[in-house]
Amino acid sequence: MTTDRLTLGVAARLSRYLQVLTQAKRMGKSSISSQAISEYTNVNPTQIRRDLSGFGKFGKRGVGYDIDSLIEQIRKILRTSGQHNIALFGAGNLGQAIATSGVFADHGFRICGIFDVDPSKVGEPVGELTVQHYDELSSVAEDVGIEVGVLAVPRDAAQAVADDLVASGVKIIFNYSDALISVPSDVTVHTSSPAVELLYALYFYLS
Amino acid sequence: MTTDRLTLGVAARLSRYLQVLTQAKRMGKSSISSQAISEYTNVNPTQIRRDLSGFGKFGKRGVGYDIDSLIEQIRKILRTSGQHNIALFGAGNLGQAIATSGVFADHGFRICGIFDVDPSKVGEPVGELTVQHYDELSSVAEDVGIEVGVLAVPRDAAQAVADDLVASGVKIIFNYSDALISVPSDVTVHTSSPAVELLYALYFYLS
DNA sequence: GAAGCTTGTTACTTAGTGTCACAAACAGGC
DNA sequence: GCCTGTTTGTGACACTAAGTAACAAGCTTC
Repeated sequence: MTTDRLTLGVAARLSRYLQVLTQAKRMGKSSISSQAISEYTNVNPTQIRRDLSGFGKFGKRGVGYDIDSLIEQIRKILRTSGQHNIALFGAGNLGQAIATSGVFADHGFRICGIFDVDPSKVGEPVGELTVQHYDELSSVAEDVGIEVGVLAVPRDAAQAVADDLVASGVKIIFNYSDALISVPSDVTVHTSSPAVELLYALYFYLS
Repeated sequence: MTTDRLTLGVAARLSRYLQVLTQAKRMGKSSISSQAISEYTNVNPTQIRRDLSGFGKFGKRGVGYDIDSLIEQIRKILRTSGQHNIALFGAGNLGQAIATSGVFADHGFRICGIFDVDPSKVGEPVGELTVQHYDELSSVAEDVGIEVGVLAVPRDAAQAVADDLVASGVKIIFNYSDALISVPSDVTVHTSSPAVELLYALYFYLS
């Protein structure tokens, strides 16, 4: 309950709750019960309450959990409160979709730069940002500090960008391409793979 | 080993292996060891071998696993071989990125239609497809059969599309919006939430 | 003040995971 | 042809996490 690391399972479930809570907040709800969270996450209500009660008494009996305060509490537990700078690579369709969607902003991530090598894209506005040339990465990295690099580039360019990010001290890379990226062991690569997630869902719900 | 359902954990890991195998194949590799898979998935090599050996002897001792045949075997285990029709909703940046990326095609998913309500988008080509008006959904659903609906629409439109998909008999919905979607209990909604996945990664690798 | 929820918490059972260990099989070098 | 090194396949076992049931405490509403 102090500096102990959460287990993988607990952290995964807390993240899941966070997702539902954020969505529920967006839909205008202010309070939610463990039963309701259970319906959206497929996690046992008792399990949810136990996960949460291990860190404090966040709920009100007979009412449920206040969404705003629970979001804040979970983010404290996950030690991810505050703002985190992320850099986005690739200003194609995917990059633009990410930059303008707000999915990251809702969770405390600030896109501090969007980079591309295509001269026709550099200088163009995307959301509230302007596309910068990839060569400016190192100076931006020094100025503001980048915690996460998001790769929305073609497969063939992904490893090179990852290498540069590693050289700049970035420890977390979120890979939207289908490249298999090699990094030192102290760097984490998370690859988005919606098709595989679909296969997983298919197995359970069509068999 | 016959009709028993896999446990959640096993199915999740198999999907994860599939992801890495597909990536490795793309990178030109033809064979891979459990040790190598372990490095990309953070799953114990012994665990990987046990997961696989439960269904047959797929590897060659001293060599590793043949990537092509292992991909096929895992897809058989997950019972997701063959083609699956998916319908894509929303022809904005995200929809176009999905339609042109090939991430779904690589895993046996065929995009059988891309729909939008914006008259300026209907009729426009996106990848190998042409954007159809949303009103044509029901006829397409009857003609070809849709197994999965992918929502790349704004939050406010997501629930309505989901309702129509449910009415058309679709059982799996992949939601890229941040809407909280309600469906009957026999329908599965999988919501993409990259920001939450990032928070999860942040917890483990920056704390 | 009473009825009905919902949380917080305990105890117990069940199932999955990590780990060590080792034999069997394959490739490559000599 | 044989030896060396590598990698799979598999057993045993401890450990941890997750599912389940049950119930008291506390809040809201009528």
